[in-house]
Amino acid sequence: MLKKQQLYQQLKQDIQLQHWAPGQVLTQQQLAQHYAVSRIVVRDAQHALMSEGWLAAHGKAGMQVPGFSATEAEELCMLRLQLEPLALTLAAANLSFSQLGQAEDLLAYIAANTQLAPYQRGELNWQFHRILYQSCAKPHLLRLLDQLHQQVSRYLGYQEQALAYADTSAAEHAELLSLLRSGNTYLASELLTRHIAAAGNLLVQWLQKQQGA
Amino acid sequence: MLKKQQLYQQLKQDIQLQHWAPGQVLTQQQLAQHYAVSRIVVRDAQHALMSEGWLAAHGKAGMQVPGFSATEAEELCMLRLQLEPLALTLAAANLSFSQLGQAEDLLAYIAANTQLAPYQRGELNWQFHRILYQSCAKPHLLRLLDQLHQQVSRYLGYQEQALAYADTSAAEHAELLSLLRSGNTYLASELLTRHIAAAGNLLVQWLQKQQGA
DNA sequence: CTAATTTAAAATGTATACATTTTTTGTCAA
DNA sequence: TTGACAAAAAATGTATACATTTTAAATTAG
Repeated sequence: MLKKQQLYQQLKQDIQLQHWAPGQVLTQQQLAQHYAVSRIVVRDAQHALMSEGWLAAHGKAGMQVPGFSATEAEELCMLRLQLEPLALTLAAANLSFSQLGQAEDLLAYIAANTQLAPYQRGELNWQFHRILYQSCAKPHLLRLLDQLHQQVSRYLGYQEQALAYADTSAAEHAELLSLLRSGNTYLASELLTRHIAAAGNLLVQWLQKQQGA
Repeated sequence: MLKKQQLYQQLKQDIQLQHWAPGQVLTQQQLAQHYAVSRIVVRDAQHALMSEGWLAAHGKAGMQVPGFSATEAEELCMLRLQLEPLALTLAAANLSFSQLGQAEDLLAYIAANTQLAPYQRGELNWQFHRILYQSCAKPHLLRLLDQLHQQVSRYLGYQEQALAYADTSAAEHAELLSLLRSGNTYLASELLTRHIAAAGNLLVQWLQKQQGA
């Protein structure tokens, strides 16, 4: 595999697991030495990660590991609310049974493996959502949603307490599938809205507590 | 100035002016030779332009200049309609007179210089919109809007006939400012929606004619 | 001691050289 | 002629070396 891709994955994971702490400034040389690759590779990975929000520009030298803020989380949630129900509504008409089946398989897999790592669970959850949006046939919309997910997933690796939310999430996911199966697009979209809002509120409130402390 | 930035600007403009034709595959070497810079610089510019839709991946080698489609234009318009009125509504409460003044200056400048190049006019138009959204204080939303504008502006360089639209656009812009000044956020947002939809329809219909021919 | 200017160190930008992958070309056998 | 396989050409990935910019430190004037 390409070293660029390897480093991209590794660095992203290391940021999510807070191996590199928020606020820390990472230079090309530092990372090149630490991961034993050339600076060129580091540069590419850094730029890719910056465009996805995993790193932030920091003056002229180095890139900074971004912190977490309730305000930002709230904004991300708002954007999800604005775009994901739209994608679902547009996709609903084109959803195939094959896709619904895929989604159902994912739910089963998540339910069966209760001891998944938080970031794995988050990734599978997104795959579930993603399948439902896929058929909207709007490449740019899907790209924006993927970007948003990247940003949000940075927060999700952070909150171990997401597990507390896992149960109700699973129930809502199942209900969502059921509504889509029966062709009830409007209710599905409404449920999705509540679903995203609930997850967002939980995250925002938790972050606000953290900030207070 | 950094060569990377120079090449980025130059290449983007050359694509917009169709110096490189849609469908054409541009390799690093080709561009490095043509612009007399090293491949490293080309690589950076290519990646940046790809993430903004000015170039598209093309297998393992080269990047392709994307074409134009009415379907894509329609999607971009839809996304603008979904996000820009939201940004305006959020920003309205925080809009300062200074910003309204800036916006008005822009309108005056555009009106005074009737023989601006299409891409310059397009850029100034976007600056006008951008000022109005700025105060929403949602960095991610603003980033998404900037991205969308990039995509749309690729189309605008293409249609010389945008000039036919310029007059009605100016009138709507003035009315928008007036509504914002009087604090009528809701009507302003509605007008903006019609404004974006009108511009989008014009573009889409023109593209459909082109595709038919 | 403070502030400003100079000087050294460090970081990034850029070019060149080499390695690897991908694409194309050309050959040969069926 | 066609198809597969091999070789060559071309393109990109990666590393190293050099240039430029930026940051930090150190020295000196006030």
